[in-house]
Amino acid sequence: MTRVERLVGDFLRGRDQFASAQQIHALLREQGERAGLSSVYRALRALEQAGEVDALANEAGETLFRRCAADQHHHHLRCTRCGVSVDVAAPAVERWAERAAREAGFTLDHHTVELSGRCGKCARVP
Amino acid sequence: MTRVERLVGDFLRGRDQFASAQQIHALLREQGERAGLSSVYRALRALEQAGEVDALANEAGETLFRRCAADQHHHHLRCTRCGVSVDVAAPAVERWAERAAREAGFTLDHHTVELSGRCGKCARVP
DNA sequence: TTATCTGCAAACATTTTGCAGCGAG
DNA sequence: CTCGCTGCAAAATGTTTGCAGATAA
Repeated sequence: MTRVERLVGDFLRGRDQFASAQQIHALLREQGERAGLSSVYRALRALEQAGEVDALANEAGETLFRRCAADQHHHHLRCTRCGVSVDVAAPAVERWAERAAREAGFTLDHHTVELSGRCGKCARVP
Repeated sequence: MTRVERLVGDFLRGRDQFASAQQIHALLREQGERAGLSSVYRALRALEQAGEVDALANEAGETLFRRCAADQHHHHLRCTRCGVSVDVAAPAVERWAERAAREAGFTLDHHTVELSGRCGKCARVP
């Protein structure tokens, strides 16, 4: 494990929000760490492959990263205002996905379920 | 409705696969139509806003477009090999999403559910 | 020393925008 | 004539890659 990987890993360990590679890079710099943007990208790719962080795609097409507590498969519910996110398990949805695919004659490889809205704190803020 | 919007709309009407803006542009050119890439992008954005086409994001971060038959809300099951896609309605999933959000103290704005795998025809091809 | 990691700059891919010319009304 | 549509080229954005120097084993 390389220095920047450790840096990025530690940084994400103290967060419950998704962040883009560029955000992570900027925040690391702000707190005085030295790390190049490319190394941050490289680290994130490595951590993702190692299953250490979860990645998901923004509406804008950026990739967002977050360290996830759970080992097992799960989905995310993300606040569009403050970025906080919680993990949601959904065995029922997994089963539904399998069945829907089979009924259409497909074999299922992959599925994404992402929920977004306002968390309790951000509910009434414009 | 502009010329290129009509062009793109008609093109998508004769398809059941998602296609990227660049693909659509290339295919229109191939069949002798004259249309600039930027106009295709502009047309797709307009058609999406008008609810005429559905957009979804690729793993690679491109945006894919497709004309959808159904007016109501639905999700997609897409073959990763041939690109064919079918619409799946899932009232149960909608209800689950609402409930999961409420239980976490969120109000749900938006959700995505995308399934991908192999269709019957592509099942056994490498 | 030798192999790996790092960071810069340049390359890339996709999408958006500025602007001059064209065409429909 | 006027206004909006069009398409080119340039810009913007997010990400990846090549490479020389730094770093660690």
